[in-house]
Amino acid sequence: MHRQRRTRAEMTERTRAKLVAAARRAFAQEGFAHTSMDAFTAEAGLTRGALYHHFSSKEGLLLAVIEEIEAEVGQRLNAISDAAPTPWESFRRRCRTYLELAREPEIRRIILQDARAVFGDVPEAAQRVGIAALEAALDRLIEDGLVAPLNAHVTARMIYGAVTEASFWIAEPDGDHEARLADALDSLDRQLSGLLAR
Amino acid sequence: MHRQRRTRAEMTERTRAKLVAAARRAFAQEGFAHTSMDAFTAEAGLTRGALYHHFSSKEGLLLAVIEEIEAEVGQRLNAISDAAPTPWESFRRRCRTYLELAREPEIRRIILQDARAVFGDVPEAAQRVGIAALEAALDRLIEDGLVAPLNAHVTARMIYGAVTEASFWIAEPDGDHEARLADALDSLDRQLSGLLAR
DNA sequence: TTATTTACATACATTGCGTATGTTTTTTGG
DNA sequence: CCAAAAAACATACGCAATGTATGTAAATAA
Repeated sequence: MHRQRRTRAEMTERTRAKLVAAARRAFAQEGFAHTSMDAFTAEAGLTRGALYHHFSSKEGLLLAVIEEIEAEVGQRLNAISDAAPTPWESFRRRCRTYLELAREPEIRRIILQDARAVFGDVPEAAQRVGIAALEAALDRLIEDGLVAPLNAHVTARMIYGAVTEASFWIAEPDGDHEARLADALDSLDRQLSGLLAR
Repeated sequence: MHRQRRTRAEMTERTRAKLVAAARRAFAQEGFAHTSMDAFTAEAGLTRGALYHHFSSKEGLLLAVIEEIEAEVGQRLNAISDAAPTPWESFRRRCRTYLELAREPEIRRIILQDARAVFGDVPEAAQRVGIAALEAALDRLIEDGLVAPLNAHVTARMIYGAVTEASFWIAEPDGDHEARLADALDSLDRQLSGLLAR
């Protein structure tokens, strides 16, 4: 009895995961608005019936995809910033890494472009882990006196916004991506330096 | 003959303007994706036939709306920065004014949210007058030695991104908008100060 | 072993975009 | 001054896509 329930729950979870994975690929390639739910459910060997059984709507599915990606991004950011020697370096590397992450087409398209389009503001459920961690890092720097007091939340979001915008410029198809990344990192350093207590 | 032609051209321009105005209101209120072209053309006393005669598609119409708004924003920004006493103050006030402009729901929804959603990157046609002017101002500051050399374009875009993101936070329905604006302006000043040559 | 719930598939209704086709009014050309 | 052409719309149609309602088979519970 227990074995069967587990088997069934496993299968259910598998189909859910398949749907999210298929949606993730489709959203990244076609964009949320131009993705047909029939198309990618068929690609996953299912139908829209399965989709609407697991998710409330197309937007609900997008939210699930966002949460999955955000979780991965959070892990990668934490790994980088944990390895930094000082709090300031940790903070700085986190910002720089976010800029590099935002170069990945999947993240740009789904997180930076479509997520905002659909949900307007940062979707609460995803908690925007990148911003939250950045804010925490800033708060620590303020406590340590390295950064003069300011509103860490809005500062974190502004850095996030700056990095996002830069990533769109870096990824423009006709540009020299590496040179642009270097210029953006340079400018980012300058802006961050303004936060340091003098 | 000439009088008649002018009359006809005038009428044509009037209907075009009516369509853009109706679309602008609808996009600002409902958002681009949820706006029905039937709905707001009827509201303007016309049909979709008129719309497709003047514009290539729903996206083409959005582009026209964007251009109209951008032109207005450009005027307002220039008026502010032209009145500043020094080049640095001109630059600074332009950034601050953009932050205040971005608080207007119409600009946030159409320019910052839907435009990016539909066109991905900054639409070329609109030229993103705000960024271009900011870049020019930065270039002048670099020439004058007030700002150490850096890539003015990406810096302008990062400031734009930071301000955009801050505006979404400021406008969140449950917050104290004035206090948040003050915090954002404070943080903006700190970040900009990092650009100053030391 | 039967009843009920779960996990889907199938069928359907609706909406909304884009296009093709009129129709009326100007404009142009002889 | 009059026919021909073109512009400025409206009307009608096809098609795609979302969401919902219904059906069905398998698993769980009683």
